[in-house]
Order: sequence, then structure tokens, then C-alpha cells
Amino acid sequence: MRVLIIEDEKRLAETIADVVESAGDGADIQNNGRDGYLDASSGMYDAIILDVMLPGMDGFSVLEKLRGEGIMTPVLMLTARTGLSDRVNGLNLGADYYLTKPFENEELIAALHAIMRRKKEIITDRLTFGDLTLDTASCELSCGKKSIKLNAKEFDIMRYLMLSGTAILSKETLIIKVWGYDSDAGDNNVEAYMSFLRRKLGALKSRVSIRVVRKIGYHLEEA
Amino acid sequence: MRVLIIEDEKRLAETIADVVESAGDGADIQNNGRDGYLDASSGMYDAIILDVMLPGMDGFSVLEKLRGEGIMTPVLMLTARTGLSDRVNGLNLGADYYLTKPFENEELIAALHAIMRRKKEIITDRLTFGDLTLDTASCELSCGKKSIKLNAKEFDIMRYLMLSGTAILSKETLIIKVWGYDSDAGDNNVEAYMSFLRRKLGALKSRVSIRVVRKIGYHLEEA
DNA sequence: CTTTTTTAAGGTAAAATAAAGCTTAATGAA
DNA sequence: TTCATTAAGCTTTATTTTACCTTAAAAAAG
Repeated sequence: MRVLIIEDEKRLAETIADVVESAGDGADIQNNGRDGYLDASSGMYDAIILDVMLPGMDGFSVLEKLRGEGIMTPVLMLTARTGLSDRVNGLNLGADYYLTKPFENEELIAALHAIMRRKKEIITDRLTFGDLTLDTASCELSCGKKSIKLNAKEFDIMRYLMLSGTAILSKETLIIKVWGYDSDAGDNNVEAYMSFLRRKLGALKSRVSIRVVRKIGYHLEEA
Repeated sequence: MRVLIIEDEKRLAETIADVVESAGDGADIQNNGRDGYLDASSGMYDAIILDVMLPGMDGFSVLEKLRGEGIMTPVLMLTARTGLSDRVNGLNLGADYYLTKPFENEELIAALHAIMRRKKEIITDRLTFGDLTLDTASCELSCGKKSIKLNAKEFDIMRYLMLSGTAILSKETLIIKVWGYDSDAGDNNVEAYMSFLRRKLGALKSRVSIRVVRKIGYHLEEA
């Protein structure tokens, strides 16, 4: 995991970098808002530690610009000020965590890991929806203690359903994503697999079910 | 969004519930660790506010058991203690945010929204008019806590009504936009769907209603 | 051979449409 | 003004249509 530190106090920035690296992650430093923003907007980082008071462009502006561009990298904000409005402001602008200086290194790392955990979950091997968990490494879908193995197609479809959450996925989209752009699979292929998946959801006694919206598509729904 | 509050101080729990509800989300309360854990393990909540000191089973144990079962609902932890090890401990067990009592209501809401945001991110496309919200990803129309599913035609019509706002939309326009240019749908088709939609608006107890202007068309109006 | 995927066909239930009677609003003559 | 008259819109019910579900069996892959 790679972390960008945007902090103008050079000694503090170095200390943070050391702490992050000793926890096993990579760290880069930028000492002002403008350069920090430019680096962050590459989207290559797994998390950003962002100070509020910065020369050039303050932390809030950096955060606002990033979110405005759709850069959703997790952000941990730091501030020397203790004012409530600062913290609320930062969180509402899209920060994921707020720490007030001075802070302990251990807490910084714990908070950093907490906000990166969510990102990791999405990218890597565990997807969840309601009481369901899909292990993308073993292709197993589980609910509580029960768990069941999915075959390749079932897995792909379930994965897209879980990624979409409550949003509706059309058959067309599913065909393109699962069977490929130039396949000759028809609607009935999707329908058949929905039936297979529903049977397995039933076997797991999950509260989640696959709901159809006629003429639109499918999505997951909790009872 | 639905939030579970696990807190044994009943007055505080009620206050938190009020704050959460006034921010537009639903809230349930459990006063002890064991019941809280049971409720949380359903996976039906979008976030959990969890006190550390609880009768029956302490907050850390609740969190640990949940994560052990793969329930990844975002957790906001509360503690009266100020010790560093507590905060680090909670975060490392899988909490998403840590607030120390006493806290301001605004900060609680901001932090709660920050941890729920990641989940919510997917649902973006929303249309609003008055107290109504139309989620174009899930085809759901909601008003406050209530929400109701629309079918394809109902959704299309509601969408055009909301896009037009207070401007009047003629039956002819609706037929062309919803049924298509060369359909043989008549005025009564539109009238029938307006009736269906009005029934659903009634069920939602919305202040918004569909107003007819004779010989001209329909538009939305707030009571 | 076993497992997975595709195809096919019949059944089902939801949605679209059509129809009928009813209500409300506008118009105009008494 | 008042009361028919007409037209526009409302609502409910019935019918038709179609999208979807399920299952079985064939085909393909492993």
C-alpha cells in the first residue's frame, strides 16, 4: 500500500513517513497543497494523509478538488486546531478520518489502516452485501456459518451484483461483462443463472434475494 | 440508511437516535452487548454505533465476533475512556471510527456519514422534488423513511415529471417520450398511469402531488 | 465420466392495454 | 344564478401480452 503525506512541517512529515514505512507501507511526501493535489490526483495512492494548514492551497481545498474530480482515495486529515467546525467541515467534504495534533503514532497507523481496509476490501478478496460474503479467492459465497461454492459464471454474476449493490444491472450489461462483448449469449442465459443463484441463496438461508425489475434488470435486495 | 445504536445509557442512546433520525436516517437501539450483537449479525444495518462499556458483552467483543463472522458493517466506536490503547485496540479490531465522549452531535453525524459514504457511493443518480427523491439506479421513489418501488413505465413517467419540475407536461409529449414516437397509446394510458402514481404518492404520504391542468397536461406540485 | 454451460419449451405472474362507468370541471342556455 | 349539457379526466376491472422463471435435456468443457 502506498500513502501520500501532504504536510508542510518537514520534521513531522518525515516522522509520519517513518511510522508508515515501519508499518510496512510505502510513503511519499509533498510539502505544499498544490504539489500535493497534483500527486494525489493521479489516483495512484491507497491513502492520503492531509494537513489542513498548508502553504499554497489549504487541505480543505485540496480535498474538495479531489472529490470534485471523482478521486475517492481515502483521506486522513490532520489539524492543529481543535475547533469542532474544522473536523465537521473536513468530514463533510469527504475526509474519512480526522486526527487532532498532537497524536500518537500508534493511533495514526491504526486510523490509517482502518480507512485503507475499506478500499482493500473492495479491490481484493472480500465482497459483502447484507449478510452475504463473497470470497473472491475461493469463489465461495457464505452467509453466517453456511457457505456454498459457486462455479465460474455464477461467481462472475454474483460479483457484479454485489458490486452494484442496490443499483439495477441490466441483462445487456451482464451479458457484456460476463459473457463478453461479442458473445451470442441471450437473455435466457442470464435468466437461467439467476435461477441457479436464487437456489443457492435459498440454500444459504440468506436474507438477501435477487430481485427483478421487469424491463430494467436485476439487483440484490435485503428482506 | 439504517443505523444500529448499541449503548446502555438509555438517555444517551435516545439522544443519539434523535440526532441520527433528524439527519434523515433510521435508528434502532439495543441496550446491551448480547442483543446488540444479535441484531448486528443480521447484516441488515448500514452502520453501527457501538459503545465500549456495555453490560453482558463489551464493545470490543461484539466487534470482534462480528468481524470474525464476516459482517463488515461500518462501526463507529464510542468510549468514555481516553486511553490511547483503547482507541488503537478498537481500530485494529476493525472499527472504522473512534469518538471519545463527550462529543458534539454534529461531529457524530459527520463521522457516521463518513463511514457510511463508502457504501453509499455507488448510489449517486438521484432526482428530487419537494420531499420526494427518485433513485434512478434502483427505480425507488422515497419520501422521508418510506420508499416504494416503481415499475418501468411508472418510473419513466415520474422521471419526466421530476425533470420538468413545475412546468407542464402534455399527454402527447409523455406518450412520445415514454411509449415512443410511433406507439398507438392513447390519452387513457397516461391517465391510468397517473392514477397508479398518485396512489403511490399517497402511500408515501408525500406533500407532493400530481396536478392536472385541463387540456394542457400534468405537473408536480407541493402542498 | 463428471461438471459446467447452453439451449429449449412450457408455465406463470406482472405489466400494458383496453374498456367501462364514474367524477369533476367548463360551458351555455333557461 | 342555476341547472343541464358536454367534455375531460379519474379509477377500477377485465383482458391481453410479454418478460421472466423453471426445469429438463443436450452440448461442451474439464
